[in-house]
Amino acid sequence: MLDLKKTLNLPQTDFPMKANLPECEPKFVKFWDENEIYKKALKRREGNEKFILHDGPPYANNNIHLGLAMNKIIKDITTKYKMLKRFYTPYRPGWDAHGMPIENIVIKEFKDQSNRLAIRKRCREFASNWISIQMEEFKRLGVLGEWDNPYITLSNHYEGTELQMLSDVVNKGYVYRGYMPVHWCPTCTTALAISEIEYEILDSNSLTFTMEGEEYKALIWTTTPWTIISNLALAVHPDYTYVIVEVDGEHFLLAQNLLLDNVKKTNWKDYKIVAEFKGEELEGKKFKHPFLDRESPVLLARFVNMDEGTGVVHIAPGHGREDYVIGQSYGIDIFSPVDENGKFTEEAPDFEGLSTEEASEKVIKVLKDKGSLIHIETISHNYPVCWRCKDPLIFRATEQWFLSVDYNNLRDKALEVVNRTRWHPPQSEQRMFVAVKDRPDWCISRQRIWGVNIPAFFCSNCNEVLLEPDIIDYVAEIFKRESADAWFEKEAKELLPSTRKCKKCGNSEFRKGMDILDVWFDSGVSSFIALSEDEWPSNMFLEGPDQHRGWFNSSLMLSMAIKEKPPFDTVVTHGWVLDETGQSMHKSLGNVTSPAEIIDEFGADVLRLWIASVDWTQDVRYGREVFQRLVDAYRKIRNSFRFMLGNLYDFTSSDMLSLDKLLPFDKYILVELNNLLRVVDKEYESISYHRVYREVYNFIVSTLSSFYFDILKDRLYVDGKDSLKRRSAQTALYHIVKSLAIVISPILSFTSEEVWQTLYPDESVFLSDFPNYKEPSEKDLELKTKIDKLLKIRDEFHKALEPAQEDNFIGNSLEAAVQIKSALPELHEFEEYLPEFFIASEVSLLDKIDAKYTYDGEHGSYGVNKAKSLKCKRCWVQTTSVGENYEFPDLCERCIDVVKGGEIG
RNA sequence: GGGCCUAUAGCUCAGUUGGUUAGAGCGUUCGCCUGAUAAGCGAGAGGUCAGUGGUUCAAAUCCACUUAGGCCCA
Repeated sequence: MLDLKKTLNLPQTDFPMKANLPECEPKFVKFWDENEIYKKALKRREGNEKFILHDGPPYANNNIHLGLAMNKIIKDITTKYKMLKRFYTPYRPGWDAHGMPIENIVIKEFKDQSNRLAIRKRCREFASNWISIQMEEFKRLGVLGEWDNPYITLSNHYEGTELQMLSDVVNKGYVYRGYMPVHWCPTCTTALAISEIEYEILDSNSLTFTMEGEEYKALIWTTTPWTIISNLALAVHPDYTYVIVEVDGEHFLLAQNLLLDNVKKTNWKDYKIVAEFKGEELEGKKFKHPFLDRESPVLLARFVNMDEGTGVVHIAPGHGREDYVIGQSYGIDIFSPVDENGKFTEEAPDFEGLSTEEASEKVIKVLKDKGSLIHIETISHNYPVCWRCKDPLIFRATEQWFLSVDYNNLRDKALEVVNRTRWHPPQSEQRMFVAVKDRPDWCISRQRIWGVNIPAFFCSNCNEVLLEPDIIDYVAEIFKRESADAWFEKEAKELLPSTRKCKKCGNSEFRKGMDILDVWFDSGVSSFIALSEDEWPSNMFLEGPDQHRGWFNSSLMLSMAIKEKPPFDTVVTHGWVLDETGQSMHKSLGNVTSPAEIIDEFGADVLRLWIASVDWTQDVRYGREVFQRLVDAYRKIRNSFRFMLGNLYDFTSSDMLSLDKLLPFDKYILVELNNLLRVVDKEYESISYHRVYREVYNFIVSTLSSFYFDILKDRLYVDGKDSLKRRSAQTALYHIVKSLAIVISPILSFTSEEVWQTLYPDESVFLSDFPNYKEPSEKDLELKTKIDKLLKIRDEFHKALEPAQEDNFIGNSLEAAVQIKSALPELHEFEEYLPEFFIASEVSLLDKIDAKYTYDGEHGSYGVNKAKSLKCKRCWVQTTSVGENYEFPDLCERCIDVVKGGEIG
C-alpha cells in the first residue's frame, strides 16, 4: 500500500528547532571575524551618506557588567539598522585606560611606590589585559565593529594627540593656573572633579560656638570644626532680619528665623530680644577668632540660608567654594594650612601634624576651654566622599590647572548647542542644560601617576610656571613616539624644545611639573582622536545618564573650545539596569547579574532580545521571569522561521511567481508584510526598538503563526509540488522569511544570520539591505479591508467551534461542516476559499442556521455540524469525491490527481 | 535638603488633544490536534490604572499631596 505521508510535501530543513545558542553563537562570532563581515558590510556602503556613532570608551578595569552590555547592544542595534538602510556606518570601539581606579589597584602590588615608571608600566599591562578581555566579551555579544583598530587612551598616538588638544585650548586661552579650594581626597592625595564625588550619609559633629565682637557675640554653626582654624570672615544674608538676644547678661547675634531653633537647642530659659535689624547693617563689623589672634569681618552673602544653623556663617576661603568666591569679592586671602595627606602644616602651629579629624577634636576642646562652645551634638547628613576609596573628602586650596568655562563665552555657546541638539529621550535636554549651566570651572590637573602628563615646567629658581603651546606640541611629538612614560624617563631639558629663560627671573633651569590630566580630559577629546576628519562631528553619542555631567559634558566643552562646534547631532541616553525588585545592582547587596551568566544560560541573542523588548529610556529591571518569557518568545520566533525554511526546501528563484499571479491570501499577507516593514522602519528611525520588537513579534504570532501558516499547511503539504497554489504560498513565504530575517537582524543577529545561511550558505545577512516597501495601492488596501473583515468572522466562528470540540463532538476543525449567516458580501466573494480559510471540510452560507452547536456574534451567526462525507486519507478533508475512484478508494479527487501526476515529494 | 523622572493585568508593553465596558502579546487554566511535534490551533479567567484629595457633566489621562524606586544637584 502507498505510504501516503510520503506523498505529502512536508517541511524539510536543517535549521534546528533547538537553538543551543550558548554553543552555536561563538561559531558565528568566528564566522564574522574570519570572513571580515564588518569590513565587507562597510565596503558595500562606501561612498554613501555616513552615520557615525562615536563610541564612549568604557573603563578597562573589570569584566563588563549588564549596563555596559546593554549600552553596546543598543549601539550595535543602531549601527546595524543604519547600515542596512545603506548608510556608511564605521563603528570604532574605544577604551578609557588611564586614571585612579587602575592606579589604585596596581599600586597595592608595589612596596616601593617611588618607582613611578614601574607603576605606570604595570598599569599599562593591567589596562591592556582588561581591554582584551572586554573586547572578547563585546564580540561575544554579537557586536560588529572595527575590533582590530580600537582607540585606546593609553596608546602613544592617543596620548600624544591628546596633548595637541591641550596645546590648542592653552593657546586659545582657556587654561589657567588657579589657587582655590577643590574637593580633595586625602587618601588618594589628589584633587577630584565633580564627577568623581559621591555623597554618603555620615555622622558629624554639629556645633554652635561664639565669636566675640565689640558689643555682642556672634553665634555660629558648623559641622566641620577643623575649618575654624582657617576662619577669616563671617557671612550674613543682607536681606534677612537678625536679632540680638540677651541671655544671662550675655548678648548673642543670630538670624530671627532661626532663633527658636537655637533656643530649643541651647535650652535657654530666659531670653529677650534687645535689638533687631537687617543683615546688611552688619557688613564690616569685626569679630575675634575664638582661639587665634585674628579678627574676622562680616561679609554679605546671598548663599546664606535659613534652613539650619544660626544665619551667621563661618567663612574659610581655603576650605569651601562659596567661601572662596565671597572671600575673593571682599579681597580676603586664602588660608589653607592642610597638606596633601589632609594633615595640618606649620602654618597652623598648634595643630601641625594633626589630621582634620584630630584637629576637629582639638578645636572642640579648645572652644570648650575658652567658653565659646554653646552646643554640640551628632547629626547624620550627606557628606561628599571619594568615588574610589569612599573616604570623606575635604575642601583644600591648592594650585591647580583649570579650564575656564566662561572664557570666550564657552558656557553660553555650549548652552546654545544643547538647545540645538536632538535629545532622546527629550527630558535629557533639561538635564544636560543644568549640567552645563551650573558647572564650575573644570579642574583638569591631578596629582597622580597613571595618566597623560601636563607638560608644565617650573623655574628651579623662582618657581614661576611655564605652560606654552609650542612646548606642549613638542612634548606631544615625543609622546606619540614613546608614550607619556617619556615624561618620567627624560630630564626636563630633554623635554623642552629649546633653551628657555624664566620670564620672571631670567633663570634657564627648569624642573618638570608632575601633574597629570583628569581622565575626563582624556575621554573628552576622544571624538577628535577616534574619528577621522570627515567623520567629525559624529551623528550620535549614546551612553548612560551619568554621562550628562561626565563624557557628554567634557566632550561638549572641549569640542566647543577647540572647534566651536558640538561633537554630536543626537545624544541618546539609556537608563540603569536594576534588579528584579527595582533596586540598583551593587556587589554589596549581592543582587548583581553578569552578562556572562545570561549568555551561558540563554545565549546572547536572548540578551539582545531583552534589550530590544524593553523601554530602556527608563531604568530597566532584570528578572528571571522576564527571561523565561523571552525564551518563550525566542522559540516562537525561531520556530516560525523554521516553518518557513522547511517549506522552502524545494523552492528556487525559478519557482517564484510574480506578485500579480498570487492567490488572495498570499497577496494579503504581502500587503501586511509591506505594512509591517513601513511601521518597523519608522520605529527603528525613532529609536523605539521595543516597538520594533513588539510589531515584529505580534506579526509573527498573530498574523503568521495563528492565521497564515495555519491555513497554508493544506496547500503546502497537499497540493502538487509545482502547483500554482503551492508556489504562490512559497513565493509569499520566501519574501516573508527574507524580509523578517533582515529586519530582525540588528536585534537577533545570531539567529537571523543562521536563517540567512540556511537560505544562502556562507553568505551574511549584514551584506543585504533593508527591504524596500511602498505605499500600499488602492487595490492592496481594498484587499486588506476585505480580508480583515473575514478575519473577524473567523474569530467568531472559533467561538462556535470551541464547545463542539470540548464535547468531543468533533476533533479537528476539518471534521466540521460550518454554517454561516452573515450579511458580509466578502463571504460570497471569497466563497471558494472559505474551506481553506476556516480549515473546515464544508462551509455553507445560509439564511438560517440549523446546527447542533451555534453562536451568535457581532458580524454573523454560526453553526457547527459534523461533515458527512468520507475523509480523504491523504489530505484529511471530508469530501464527496472520496470513494468514487476504484484505484484510490480512500482518496479525494484532488489527491488522486497529485498522486497520479507524480508531483510528489 | 532641592530638582527631574517613573508607577496601567503574574511579565513586557499600548493607551491620541480628558469621552462608551482600559487594550495587545506572553504566562496561567481549560479544550483540540498529533503532517511545524521538547511543536501547532482555539477558548476562558486575570486590572479600585501605586495611594489620598481635588478640578470636571466626564479622569489611567489635568492639579495637589503621599508612598515606593531611580537619577542629578548641594
